[in-house]
Order: sequence, then C-alpha cells, then structure tokens
Amino acid sequence: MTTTRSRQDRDPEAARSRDRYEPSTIEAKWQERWEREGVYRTPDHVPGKDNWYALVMFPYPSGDVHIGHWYQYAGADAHARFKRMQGYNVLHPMGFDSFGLPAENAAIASNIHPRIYTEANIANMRRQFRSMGAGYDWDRELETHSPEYYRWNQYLFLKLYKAGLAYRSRGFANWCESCQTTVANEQVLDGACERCGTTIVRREMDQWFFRITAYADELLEMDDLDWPNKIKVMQANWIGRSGGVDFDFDISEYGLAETRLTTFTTRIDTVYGATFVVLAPEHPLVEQLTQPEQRESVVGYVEQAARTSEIERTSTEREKTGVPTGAYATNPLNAERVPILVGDYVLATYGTGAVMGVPAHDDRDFVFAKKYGLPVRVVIAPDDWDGSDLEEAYLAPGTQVNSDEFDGLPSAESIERIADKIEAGQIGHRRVTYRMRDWQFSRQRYWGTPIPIIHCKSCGTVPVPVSDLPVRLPDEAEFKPTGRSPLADDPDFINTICPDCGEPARRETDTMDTFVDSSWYHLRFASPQESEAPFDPDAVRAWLPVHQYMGGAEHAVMHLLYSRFFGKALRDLGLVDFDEPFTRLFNQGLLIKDHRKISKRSNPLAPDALVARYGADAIRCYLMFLGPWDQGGDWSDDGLSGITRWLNRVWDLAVRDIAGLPEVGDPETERELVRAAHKTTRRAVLDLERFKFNTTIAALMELSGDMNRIWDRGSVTAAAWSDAIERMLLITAPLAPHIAEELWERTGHPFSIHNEALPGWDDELAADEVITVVVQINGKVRERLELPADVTEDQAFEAAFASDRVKSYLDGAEVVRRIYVPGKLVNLVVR
RNA sequence: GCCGAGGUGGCGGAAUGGUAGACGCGACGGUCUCAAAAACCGUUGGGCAUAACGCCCGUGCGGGUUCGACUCCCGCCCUCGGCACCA
Repeated sequence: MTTTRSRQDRDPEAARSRDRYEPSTIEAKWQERWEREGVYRTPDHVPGKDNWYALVMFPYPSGDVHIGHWYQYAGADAHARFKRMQGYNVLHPMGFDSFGLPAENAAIASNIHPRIYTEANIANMRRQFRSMGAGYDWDRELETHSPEYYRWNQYLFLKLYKAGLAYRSRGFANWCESCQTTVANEQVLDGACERCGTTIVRREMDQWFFRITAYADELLEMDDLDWPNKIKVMQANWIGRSGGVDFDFDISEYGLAETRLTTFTTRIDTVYGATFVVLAPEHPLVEQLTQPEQRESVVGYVEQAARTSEIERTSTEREKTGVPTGAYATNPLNAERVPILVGDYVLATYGTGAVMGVPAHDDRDFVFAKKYGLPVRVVIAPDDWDGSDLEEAYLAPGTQVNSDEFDGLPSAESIERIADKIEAGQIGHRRVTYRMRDWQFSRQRYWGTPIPIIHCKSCGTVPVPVSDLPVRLPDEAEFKPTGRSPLADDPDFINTICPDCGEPARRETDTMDTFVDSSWYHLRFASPQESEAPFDPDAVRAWLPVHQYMGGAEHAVMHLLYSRFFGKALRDLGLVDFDEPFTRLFNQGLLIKDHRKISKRSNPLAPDALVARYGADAIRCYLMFLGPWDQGGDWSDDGLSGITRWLNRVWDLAVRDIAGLPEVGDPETERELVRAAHKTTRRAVLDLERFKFNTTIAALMELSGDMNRIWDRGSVTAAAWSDAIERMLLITAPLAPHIAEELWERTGHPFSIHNEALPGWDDELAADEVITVVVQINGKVRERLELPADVTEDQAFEAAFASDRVKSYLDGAEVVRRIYVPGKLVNLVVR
C-alpha cells in the first residue's frame, strides 16, 4: 500500500520517531514560540488591514478552565483566528471577572484572603488557556479586582451619579440569606438566588440603583442588532413594556389628603365592569382607608403578607386571598361605589400598586370574585354571547355592553375612546409601564468595588472627588458576612473627612455588583494600560463597537442588558459615540455529557488530563465537531478517536515524501485533486463564517480521504499535491493551530501559518465535470444518470427517455408534465 | 399559561423546496500480525425479495399545499430554555 511506503522506505525506527504526530511535544513548542515572537500581539492599527474585535465573555476565575469553558473558548478562538486569516487585524483579548462571592466564600471557608485565592486561580487558568493554544493578546489582559481596573468602575459610577443615573433609595430589596447580600431582580430566578438557590426574602433597606429604566424604550430598539432572536425576545420580555391608563377612583368621601385612588390597567375598555378595587398590602393608602371594624383583619393580613416569601407570593398556583378594608371607591365614569380590598396578588412594585377588579375580563379577578362573592358584570360581549353567566373570564376583544355611551362599539375602538374621555375629564391619563425595575447594584460584601461615596452629617451624600480615586479595598478585613458589608467593621476604612466641609464623615461601605465590572470591560480592552481615563478614546474608536461577541445565553437579561445600558449612559455622557456595544452576538450552546450538564462536582471531565493524553488540538476539534456550536454538544469519550484518526491522517498526508511524484501527472486525477481542494476551501470558508465548525471539519475529513485515495494512484505532480496540502493546512489552522503550524514548517513554509491568509477558491475549478441527474417519475426517484456538468435541458430529457428503466415506467403512460432542475433532476409526471 | 428553540439510523449529527442519513462514533466482515493494538479496505435506516433487475416503508403524530416536503402551511404530542398573579 502506497500510504505507508514513504515510511517503510526509510529506517523504520528512526522514521517513526521523527514522523509520528506527538501533540504534547509540538504543542508546547509552538505555544512557547508564539508567545516569544508575539504572534498574537495586537496593535491598534495595521496599515492595510481593517480591525476586527472578537470578544468572548471573560470567565470568573473559579480556578479551572473546565470543559464547558473549553467548548466556549475554543470555538471563539477558532472564529477569531478565522477572521485573522481573512486579513483582519483581530483583537481577541482575555481577562478575568475576578471580583465576586465565590472567592470570598472560599476565603471564609479556608481562611485564605480572597485576593490570594483569586490570583492563584487566575495563574492556573492562564496556564490552561495557554495549553489550549488560544490566540490571546496577553499584553491586554485585565483583572477586574485590580485597583487599576476598579478605580474606573468608581469613576464611571461618579459620572452616572452626577448625571442622576445612579441613586440611593430605601425600599424592599431582594435579600439572599445565604449570600448575606442583596441581589438585583435579574439575579433572582424563580424567587431564588441565581447564584446559590436560596429563597430570596424581601428586606427593607437603603440600596443603590442605576436608572436603567430611563433607557427602557431605547433598550427595546434591537432591530439593528445582529443578535440571536432568542436573546432579543428575552430582553423585550424582561423590559415588559405595556401601554395602559392610570385611572382614578374617587375616595373623597373619607376626607383624606388623597381624594383619588389611582389604578393602572391595560384594559380600560373593561372599566365599566369594575366591581371592586384591590390594593397591594404595601400600598400607602391601606392604613388610612381601613375602617375600624376591619382594622384587625387588615393589619393581620398585611403582616402575614410581609412574612410571605416572594417566591410564594408570586406563585400562580397559589390561591388568591384578600380582605375587605370596609372602604369604598367611586368609579367616576358611572358613579358606582365599589368595595376596596387588600390582596397580595397585587404587586406594590408594578403600575400603581392598585388595580380595578374586572372579574368578567381578567382571570385573576375572576377567581378572586368567585371566592369572595363579588359581582361579575360582562362589559365586553363575545360574538355569540347569549347573556348568560361566564364560565371563565372572557379576555378576547368583543362588543361593548353595559358601558353607557360606548355600548355597541367594538372593544378595540372603545379602548381608545374611553381613554380619550378619561383624559378629557381629568380622571386619569394614558401611561406606559415597564416590568423592568432599576438595577439594584449595591452588595453587602467585601470582595467588590467600594462605592465611592461619603456620608456626611451636614452635607449628606457626597461623592468622593475623582482625584481621590481609587477608594481602595482594605487588604485586611474580617470577611465573615454579618448582613452588612465587612467594610463597615473597618474603622480605618469608614472614618474619613467630608470632601465638602472637612468634618469627620463615614464612607459608604457597600460594594458594587460584579456586573458593573463587566458592563464596560469591552471598552477597557481597547486600552487596558490607560492610566488617565477608563479608556483611551482613540483606541475605543479603533476597536468599538465589538464586531463579534461570543458567549452563553445565560446572560441574556443580566450582563447583556446591563452592558447595553452602560453603553447608552456613557454615550449620553459623551464618553463614547455609538449606541450599542456588541454589533453581532453569537451564543454557543451548552455542553452536556450523558444527558446531564457537566459540572465540577457531579459530572466531571478534567481538560488537563485530556490535553495530556490527546493534545489540545484534538480536544478543540472534537468539541467543535460535536454539532452546531449554537446548539451545544453531547460529549462522549468514544468520539474522540475519530478526531484523533483524522489528525493523524492529516499529519501522515502532509509529511509524505513528494520527491517520488511524477513530473507529469494524469490530467484527470490532477483535476480531481484540485477540485477536491477548491470545494473544501469553499465549504470551509463559508461554514467558518457562520460558526459551523462541525461541517468545516467534516469537509476537511472528506478532503483527507480523497487525497489519500488520489495519492495511491501515484499520478499527480508534486506541485498539485503541495497546493492541496497547503490549502488543507491553512483551513485547519484556526481549528487546530498547533498541528497546522508544525506541518506548515515541515512542508517548507516560513513561520507562522497564523500570519498567512486563507486560500481563495475558484468556482470553476471546484465545479464537477460529471453530475448525477436524478430522474423522478411522479416525484419518486427511479433512475440516476451520470451526465456532463454542462448538460442542457433537452439533453437531460433525452438521456432520461433513453433509459431502459425510465422506459419501463413510461410504458402505456402519458407524460403530462416535465420538470427540470438544472444540474439536479428531471421529474416526469405521468398518467 | 405565555414566549423561544428543537424532535432525522444503535449514538453525535448532515441536508432549509429537488438523490434523506454527509462526516464521525459504534457494530460487523476483511487486510496486515505469532497474537493483540494501531492503521487501512468494505458493509451498516427498516421491511419484502424469484437475491437479479428490484419493490415498499421511513425525518415526533394527523391533515394540507406542491410535479416534488425533513424543509412551507394548519392542528396536536413530546423535550429543552426563558418568563410567569406585571393588571
């Protein structure tokens, strides 16, 4: 067999040791050389090249680049390398999101300082990223826990604070008992802490907020974002814009300061069906409206509600409860007096914290009214309604009834007419509300960015002067969580002087949510050493917005929304001049194993051991070969052998001795080789652009099989063979950077393949000479014809009719229609 | 409940109106070997079959559009992800 001839020709032992693919040897060698020669160092400008910012979400330094990280970072690296070989000046930076609770918790558990713990983890992960062969520019690495980074968190916070986009407010916050800190709404999943799963309780306290709601409408504008639709939908749902009407009931009969009780509804067309009003237990008027006879039950109910956890209160499964206040509200439209109740299915934080109860046209009001015997009045008649009682609330549009002058109108029209009337009568107005709340970002923990604020008895809340930044996190601190920030127990930290009046004052002791760090890190990567500003405007102009952002979908309404908000706020502050930070976004899927998520504890898969055994290139390629990157992958240990075989074959093909190839090749075989190489190039380049690594590798596998067969015929020239090998290596380079580099050198090319351009392709050379044309009879494949690629329609039909097989189907039948798809098929419709 | 993605051989997957199952794993058979491993070659959706030439069925289920449907439309079922008393 010719395949092994070149090896057998030489001294077998020596040849084997020289020519065998040994990933561990070559990978270390090239990683060292790439670094030494600064192959991936990225200047801001390279003459003749466009810039491409390929950013992958940076990791929290847990200490280990686990296989799920590999899945993410290997794919992102391959795509960045691909763009680089397309001729872009590519910025593909890496850093660490290194503030946060795990380090602090580990510090408490093992009595190591979070900084020591974090920095050890970073060192290990940096080593692991190197072993992956990722093409990062390590000169641009950033770590968010370094004062050089977080001082700019503080700086940007002060900018936002002065612009009124950051504020402190007292209210009910999401408190995690286990993490001993508050968390933002976005960080509560199913009523539990996103990080640890502990049930969140509400706790009233002073907290810091970013006014993200000021940008709610602009954040909904996502048409120009080349993002997965899924993420856009999730963000739109999270923001939850709904237009409706604030409608005032009259409560002047109680002689209170407030003469009106404002409710919010999106269904003002149903207002004539309001038979009661429900207040949230926290509504400020509950206290004043409650009548003496009801006081005891209302107070009991409100206390009970306060003790109920958020998760329980917002469960749709739970039976709706409420108590009457004994007070009544008058509907100004029809002068009807309806009872006011308190019910905890009404949320204090949405709309006005009060709703009009329209049981006929709202599911929740319906069950509530049935339970408490409140009247149900139909005001929107279904098309076929016979006037009988409803079995359930009718939510669809219909015809207005029991609604004074609006009777007979379609509800779609009356919804506007009634709103007009309310606005004209000054008993309410149209309003837009949002589900999204402001971003609560203060945390009562140590390992984060101190909020640069000083509380002064006489001057109030005073920002730390920019010249005093950074407010450093004290190195020595007692980390044990007590429900307030550990910084509060550090006298050296809290005691300071008011910058305004010079009197003794106290520092703010809360630290920032780590999502603040990641809301602008993409800007910092443009000029990570910049010491006079958070970023150098010229560098930002050179790189931003990010051309291609890559990362998991789990950040849809956290990081990705916060970053967009920061971008818009910084734009309005004049710090950047673009609207969106991430032009294109690609979400890789989840890597699973045995139908379960791979996790450190329950389903481990240690990459270091795999790399030692199979090499980084094999692991990278295997992860990319599992399936389409956006759909995630299903790891199985067995599958690796396919990739290993392929890499061995690539090696074997490339190191063959081409000296023995003929001077003049067989033209047909040569064309075949050229065709295979150009076809593969086309497939690979188009697929890599779309992150279809799996089909790129499949194409390369086919090429290696084709080349192996062609070699065996011994009839191609060295030039043709070498050109095909070159193409194969160049396309392999973004996927398996080490083996490609090694073979590039062994085939006589100068360092480095990663500075080369991807090959182009020629559609004519890639075109088949003979094509298979399928002949269908009534849509069923009955014959396959090998015809010249330039076959005409007439010739194709002629060939079809000449086929004995086809004839047998046409016997005694009449061809009533013929369809021709050029280069593909002929379909004969017979009767 | 609402929104989104998906459902294709034993397994991972390919093909988005035109040859279903590319590529790979696994399995089976073979070459090489004392043997094994590796490597290489071949077979591999199911059924029928006069075994040759073939035929039928087949992409979650039921309909539809079309000369032709994994692909488009309608109605279901299931899996995964997100949201969920937001008035």
